[in-house]
Amino acid sequence: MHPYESIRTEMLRRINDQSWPAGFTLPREEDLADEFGVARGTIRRALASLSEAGLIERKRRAGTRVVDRRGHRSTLTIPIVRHEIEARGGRYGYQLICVDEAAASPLDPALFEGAPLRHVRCLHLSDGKPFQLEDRLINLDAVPEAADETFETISPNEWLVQRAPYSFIRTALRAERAHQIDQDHLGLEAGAPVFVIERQTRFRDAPLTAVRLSNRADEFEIITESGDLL
Amino acid sequence: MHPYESIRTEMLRRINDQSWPAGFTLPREEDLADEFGVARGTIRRALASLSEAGLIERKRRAGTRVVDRRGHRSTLTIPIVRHEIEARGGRYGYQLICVDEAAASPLDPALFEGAPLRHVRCLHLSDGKPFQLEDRLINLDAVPEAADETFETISPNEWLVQRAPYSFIRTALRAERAHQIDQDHLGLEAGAPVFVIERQTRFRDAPLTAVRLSNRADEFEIITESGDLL
DNA sequence: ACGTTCAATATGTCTATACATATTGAAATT
DNA sequence: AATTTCAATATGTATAGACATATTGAACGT
Repeated sequence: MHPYESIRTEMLRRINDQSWPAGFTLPREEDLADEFGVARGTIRRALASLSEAGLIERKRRAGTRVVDRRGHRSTLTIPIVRHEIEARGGRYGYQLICVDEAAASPLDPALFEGAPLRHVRCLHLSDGKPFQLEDRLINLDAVPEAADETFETISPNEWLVQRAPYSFIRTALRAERAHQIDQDHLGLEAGAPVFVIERQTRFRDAPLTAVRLSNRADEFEIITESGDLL
Repeated sequence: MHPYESIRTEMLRRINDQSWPAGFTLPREEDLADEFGVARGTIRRALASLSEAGLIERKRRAGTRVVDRRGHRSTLTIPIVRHEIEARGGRYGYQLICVDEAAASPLDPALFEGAPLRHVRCLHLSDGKPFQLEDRLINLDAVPEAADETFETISPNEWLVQRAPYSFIRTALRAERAHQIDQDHLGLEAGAPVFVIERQTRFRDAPLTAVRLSNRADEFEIITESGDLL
């Protein structure tokens, strides 16, 4: 075990047993370095780790404070559907439903502030059965090549990941009653639950694309594990 | 802009324009340090940032490789309900439903390998209206104080967060059709969708608690934003 | 009272050097 | 052919010193 790990463990102990209660401001890095008998860099290594884990907050000049724990943090990865399906041992299938210029989509075109848009709707299948419905708007100002792409053999999802770097993502997770389009394409009866992922990506403040991914609730879940420190 | 940031930006550019394609092994830190004319520490700072963002993977001796991007990563925080409700400007209310020894819960008691359990069911209200139903199993071997707690005024959620440090969490997110208990306590009709968060926490390999949190789908969503680099 | 200025301060970054150690890939052995 | 051994190697950690800079809180001026 490295010095910074033992130090982090001791700091964790102090946080957990309230020696350092929520809101408490820790000693300066240099003082901690003295106390633990290491260089400042080593203290910083330990603090950085706690900071990433969300247990402390650091601000210049203001110092380091123990966070009032308001929830559980974890990192989640929303996979590209094809990989998700193949990882489960299924055979991936893709089916384009429609491409149009206007916005007959469940998404809000206002996000794009009047930019020219392309709307694509398609279906991802696992072993021939509908798995995920994708409804997407693409900003043609930001990704002009999308105007010439038919999306007949490649999904806009994968097409975009390969092509357009993003700098900002906003993801919303919801449970919804199946819309009419969900019922039609995922083969659900009226009122069935769907797991919806809605995502907007931007690149340098220009909105790139917005997407609504709806999944059969009985076949989809998101799992995240976090077993970090200690 | 700091040197390590400019360097990270340049590295990002190379990844995005495929100069460093997926799977590519980057030059050694020392060579990069030479190329960019900085100390190795500065290169490490830039690489650490890209690594956290999930764009590269680093392994000792093996080197640093560009990740084949299989999805979007983001950090999500699942808040304690009370904070969630208060943040929306609602008045928080708590209501205990039942506490029993056995496991008449929707969770799987097998997770606890025969340890003595306590089952608690309670309701979190926003402005007097049902918001979230909590169904929880607690391992009395790991948290013996739970045997004496009535949970009449404090929710097991908050009680545990204050008391028991955890070292491992597994969270699952699902859309479900409302169970009977969801209908009864959240005031939903049969078949309505609910957003379910299921979580298990452990401390040093001992299972601490498992919980099922169900939310009215029309009032609940999880949002995560990540606008890191660039 | 109210806004402005400014020095003190704790964290952030960078350098340069040394040593530690997990992994790998090849050589040696069974 | 299968297994073990082992040295080379790239990343990981630690140190010590210097400078950068956002923020704070107090002193100042209006």
